Amino acid sequence: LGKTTIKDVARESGVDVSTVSRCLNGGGRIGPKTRDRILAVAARLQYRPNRVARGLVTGRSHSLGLIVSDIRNPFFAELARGAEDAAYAAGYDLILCNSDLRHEKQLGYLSSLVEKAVEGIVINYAAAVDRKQERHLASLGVPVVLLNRPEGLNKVSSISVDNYHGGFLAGRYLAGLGHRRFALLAGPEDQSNHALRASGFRDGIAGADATILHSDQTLAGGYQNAWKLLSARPDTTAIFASNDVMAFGAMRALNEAGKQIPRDISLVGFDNLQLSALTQPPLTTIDQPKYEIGKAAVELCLDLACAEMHVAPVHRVFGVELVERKSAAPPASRAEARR
Amino acid sequence: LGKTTIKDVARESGVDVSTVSRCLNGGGRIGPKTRDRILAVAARLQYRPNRVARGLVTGRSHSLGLIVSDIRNPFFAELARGAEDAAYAAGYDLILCNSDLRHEKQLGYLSSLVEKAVEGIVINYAAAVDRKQERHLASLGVPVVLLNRPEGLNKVSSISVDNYHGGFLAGRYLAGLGHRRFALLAGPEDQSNHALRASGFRDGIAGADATILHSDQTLAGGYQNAWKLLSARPDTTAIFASNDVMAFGAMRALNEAGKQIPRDISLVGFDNLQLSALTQPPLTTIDQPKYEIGKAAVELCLDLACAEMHVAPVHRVFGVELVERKSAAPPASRAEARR
DNA sequence: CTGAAAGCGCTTACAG
DNA sequence: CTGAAAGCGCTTACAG
Repeated sequence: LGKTTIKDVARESGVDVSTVSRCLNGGGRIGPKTRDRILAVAARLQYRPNRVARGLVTGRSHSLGLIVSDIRNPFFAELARGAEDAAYAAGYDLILCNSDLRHEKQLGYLSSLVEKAVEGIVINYAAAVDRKQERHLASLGVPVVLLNRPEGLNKVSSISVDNYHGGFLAGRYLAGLGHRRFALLAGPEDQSNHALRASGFRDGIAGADATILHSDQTLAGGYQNAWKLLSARPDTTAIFASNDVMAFGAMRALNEAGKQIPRDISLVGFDNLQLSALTQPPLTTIDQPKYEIGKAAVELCLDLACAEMHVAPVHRVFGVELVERKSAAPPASRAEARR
Repeated sequence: LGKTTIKDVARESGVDVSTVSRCLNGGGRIGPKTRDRILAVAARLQYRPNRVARGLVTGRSHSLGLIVSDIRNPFFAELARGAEDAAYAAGYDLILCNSDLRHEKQLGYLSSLVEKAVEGIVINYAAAVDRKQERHLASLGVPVVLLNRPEGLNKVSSISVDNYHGGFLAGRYLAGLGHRRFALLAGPEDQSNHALRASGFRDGIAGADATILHSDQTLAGGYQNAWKLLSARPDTTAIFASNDVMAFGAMRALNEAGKQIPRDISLVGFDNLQLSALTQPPLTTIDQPKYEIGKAAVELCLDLACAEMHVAPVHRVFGVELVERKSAAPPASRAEARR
């Protein structure tokens, strides 16, 4: 059951394969009757061009890679959709990879993707990108766009949001509400997006006391750390989770512990997932344009792929904003004082 | 900046490309010093085999396609993760496609994927699969596994859940609570999974009155239909949404309309997403094994790809179960009667 | 153990 | 307008 190839079409139409190729690709003049014959045969034989063979000669695979930590995090699902839409619009396929933020797994995907001859890779890098890693990325031979801003580096492009400012907004908001004893559910220690949010947050609360707890950037991570926090620092009145999914985990733990949000403890997240408006209570959080990030990242990737090699890397930073809902309020002490 | 190819390695090591190939692929005996030389050169030149060229000759692309309606639906994100994990374990790449359940878009992806020579396709088909469509899928030349069960067809494989039974459980549960006036947020009219859930539900409520409303299987779809329902059938006391995301949309609408769940109206979903436990109130829903479905689907795909063509299609149906949380309760009338 | 040849399915100058 | 050739980067019998 061999698939029908260009050879079959050529044989059946009594012309050379090069003629078939030209005919099907619209390049070059073809006699009208020759064309009709070829087209008819191709249709009859249900000919489908093999794009990988084509790619081998044209040097273009028309595929892109996307490496995220875990597509189950709705943040990455939104982002992936933006990425796929942009790829689709440009006639590209998107290969989805889940790194779990594990370095070796990420490395494996990276080389697998270049061996598959993708024309670009967008990646949420598993760690802070240092000089050595940047060199590695730059040496891959395909454009890479980072989803986290590589601080102080200049070989590789990025699309990111103003993580620092988002963290700052969250901190200032909670401090403004009157909180003084904070906790920071900070995600993975070495992930730059989270690190920046943490640093913004600390500046936002202007040096007030903050317990910082690291974990996976998952619901389970937030859940476990919230429990830890409850026993280690029961006097905490406000939590900033550096993504919404961790905030969801914290909500669950707080709920199970019989704590009411925001009466007993305030909670602010980061991402503004669709579902964040539907939790109990609706989550106050920092909005970032997830879909647009994904879309912009593949568009940039494609630009870079077309551009001559060694154009200067470009960095684009999207804005963020605080979305106030119901999960944060003044601390009980102050609320009482008001009465 | 041409990438280094097997030719470069051959030239630099003073051997033929076929020797390099054999050396790198482990096939055939190679003189130890020849091997070392080749390996050293390959490393020095940072040689990376071009897998698409390799695939062209071996006839194996080591990639798979996954077509879902929208990865932003957490159901598909979970499923996709199961699929990607299985693909990764087998050394395959996964190409992600979002069809939005639109027929033409789906068709486009389908042919694009076979032209890319994927070795298998798992797809949540946009509509009920009729004979003609089944024939089309079977003629693609690569194994296809459907994520919805093709009723009464026998050319193509499927991994699905017992949708009918899930709908039935939901209906019987709500009817058992004492409800008599139901609404069904039924999703797309021609999607077989949803149709089966609806049919099970109707049997579960044993012919009681049920308003049925179709929409996209999205949060927005559920939201809009819940509003419609509120004005068209304000006497409804129980809603079954045939997926959780639509249930979330309904929750939002109900909330905005000042209706309390479950006091004023009961709600049951289908999927049991991670977030369904965190909504206000936590959602009673039908659990289905999302990750496992995705995993099983690609494993089946891979089996089918290895097996000789024209093995009989296989159908596997996972079980479902009702997860009771807080979004459904007896209707007000009965609750009052109890006092 | 190693090389030369043929070929995977296609495209692209180059002639004619 | 069309064909013959060379080649994309690799693999795989087949000789030797």
